[in-house]
Amino acid sequence: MSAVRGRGMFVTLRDVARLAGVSIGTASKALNRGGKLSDETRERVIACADKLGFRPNDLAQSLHRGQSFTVGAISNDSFGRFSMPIMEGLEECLADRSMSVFMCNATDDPEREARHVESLLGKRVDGIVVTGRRADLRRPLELHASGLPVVYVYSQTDDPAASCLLPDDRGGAVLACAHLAGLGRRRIAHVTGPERFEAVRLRRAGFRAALASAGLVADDKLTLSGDWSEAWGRAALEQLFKPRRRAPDAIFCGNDQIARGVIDGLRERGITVPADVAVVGFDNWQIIAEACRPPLTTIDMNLKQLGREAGRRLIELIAGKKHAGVHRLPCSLVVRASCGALPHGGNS
Amino acid sequence: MSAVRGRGMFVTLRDVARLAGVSIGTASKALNRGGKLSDETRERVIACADKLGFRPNDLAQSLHRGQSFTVGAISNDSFGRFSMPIMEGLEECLADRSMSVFMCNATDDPEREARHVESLLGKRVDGIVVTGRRADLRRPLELHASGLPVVYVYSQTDDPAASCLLPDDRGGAVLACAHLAGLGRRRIAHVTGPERFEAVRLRRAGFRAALASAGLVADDKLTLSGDWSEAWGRAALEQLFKPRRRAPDAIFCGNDQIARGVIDGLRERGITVPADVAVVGFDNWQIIAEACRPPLTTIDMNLKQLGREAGRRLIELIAGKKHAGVHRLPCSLVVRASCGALPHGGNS
DNA sequence: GTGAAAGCGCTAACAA
DNA sequence: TTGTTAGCGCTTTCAC
Repeated sequence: MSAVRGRGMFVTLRDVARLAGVSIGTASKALNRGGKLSDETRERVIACADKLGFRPNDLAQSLHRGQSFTVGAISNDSFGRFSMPIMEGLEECLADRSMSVFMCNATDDPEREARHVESLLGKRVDGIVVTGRRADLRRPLELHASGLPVVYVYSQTDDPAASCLLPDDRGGAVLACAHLAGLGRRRIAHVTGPERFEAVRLRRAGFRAALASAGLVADDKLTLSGDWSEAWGRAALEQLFKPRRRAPDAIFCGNDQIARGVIDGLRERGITVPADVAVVGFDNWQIIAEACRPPLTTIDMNLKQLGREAGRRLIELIAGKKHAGVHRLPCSLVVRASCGALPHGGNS
Repeated sequence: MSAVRGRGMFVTLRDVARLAGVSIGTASKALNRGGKLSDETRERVIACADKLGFRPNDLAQSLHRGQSFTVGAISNDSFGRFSMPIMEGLEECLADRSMSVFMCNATDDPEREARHVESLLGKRVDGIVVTGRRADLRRPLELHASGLPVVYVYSQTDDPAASCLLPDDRGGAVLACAHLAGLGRRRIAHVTGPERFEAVRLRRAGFRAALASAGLVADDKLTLSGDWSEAWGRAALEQLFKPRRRAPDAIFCGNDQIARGVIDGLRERGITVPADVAVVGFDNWQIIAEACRPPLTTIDMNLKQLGREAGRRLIELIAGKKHAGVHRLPCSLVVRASCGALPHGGNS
């Protein structure tokens, strides 16, 4: 009765069996819809279980089965802007298989991450998903040769045997720039984040490729690296709109914050978006993209989808199917007003 | 050996005991630093455990103890801006007691929430934390009379027996407005969110109280309700700065997004912040507050602290100590540049 | 169709 | 000081 110990507060299978006047084994069979049993007994047991509010103890089940139907998810961005949609997708996918996820926040602290891994190992999770972008490749999880399946999503490790899932940054950039070129923009600039991010390099590669396919040249003076901030977006304009230089008619930004800075800066210079200059962002960070004036056309990395796919892959690994290597999932273009194309359909 | 089943992949206590040449009970004692045992045996067992990479099975431990050392955390804002810091604090507090937290995202869907509760109940969590602000009081969790301890944080229920933890919205508003009044502002406006939020009503009450203590009158024409957006912040200026009306010299905003809209709008009208008008926000949403020009002075709800306190309270409840009712924790003022006061110290 | 019993991995009470 | 054993709540095999 005491609240101190969970023990005794919960109805056990034994209680149900006793009330129904059957053996504990029979009660189990009845509730698991298995084995041979008279309908009458089965129903009686089920009725008793309902009456008592019986709920099987997952701990005991897991102990018996040697499988916990639980996976761990380790995030390194404090479940921020990027991890959260991934987690949502992951949870959704796993919930369908009635698995649950233990979320842990490591905030890029290796020691904290290690502690979480230990704890997950102790909980006998069936697998682990690691998320959280870093500029560089991360070291693989230290699993003490437990052979536990791991999927890295929005995160990449140098272990070639690992399974990594990433958005197709290059493809996303191509999408953005092809959109601009298709709208007739000929002089497209690229204002992006720090060089050390692989995403920056990939997006720039996409930018160049798209320009090339459109028969345009990527002027190196129009490709600027800075940090991921609005302030940088505004600052970059000074170099882009120098007095005696041909100004760009479109700017593809490395993320939405930069794009917002760019749009604000353009407005303050009396340059009209999208009439004079079209702007595309990257991330589809709703709170930012929709606050832009005009609302920002941008690239969505489909992170939720990425999370769902990570779940699917983890399930496969748990089931014994091996696969390794880096996989990239397509991004998509979300059209708002900053390029002048009319939004088709329901992007709010 | 197969990866399909966890069973067999992990080292058990039996394996350790066998290798060390002791009984399984002895091995347990050795590893739990308990009971009477020769140092020699203890060390030998520990050495063997290390060698084999033994890690006790928490499932088995929990089953035995009737306590899982795990709590559930249910968020209703998809672990967004508000839940995440709370979760961080909670996790931190519980990790100190080597408890872990099962995070679930219910996204304000009662059915989904119910499923999560069922699942947590099945996992025999020792308690549950519910988070996620709503405009109105939420119904209490349906726990089937399990007597499981629950703490509502940044969330409030109508059950008077429940333990609820909230930021002191009213006090936060007082802090903000006293700051403005202390800086010599005499005509302070309030641009805030939808009436239906209790937080809006409380913050307005604080606004009025602070003005009254400063000997100022809260002009009803200067108190405007809208939505939580930047657009509303800009729009509100039209009413605040009507041609033949005395303009405010300070604006206390209901959240940081509104404040950002206000600051942008003021700049576009040629009104200087903070020289002409001082602005204070609410939330200390860093990405927004720091992107303002000038950076936004705002109220921090100390959500991480709130989460930590929720953890503490949950622990108490689990230990059998009863407490109920609504508790509010103080907010604090984060000084940046939007009020003209010099930032003292390290708010980046 | 139903009951008895072993066992998942661990802890703790009791024997030796 | 160490070993033996019962049992946490459940599933499953094997008798009856």
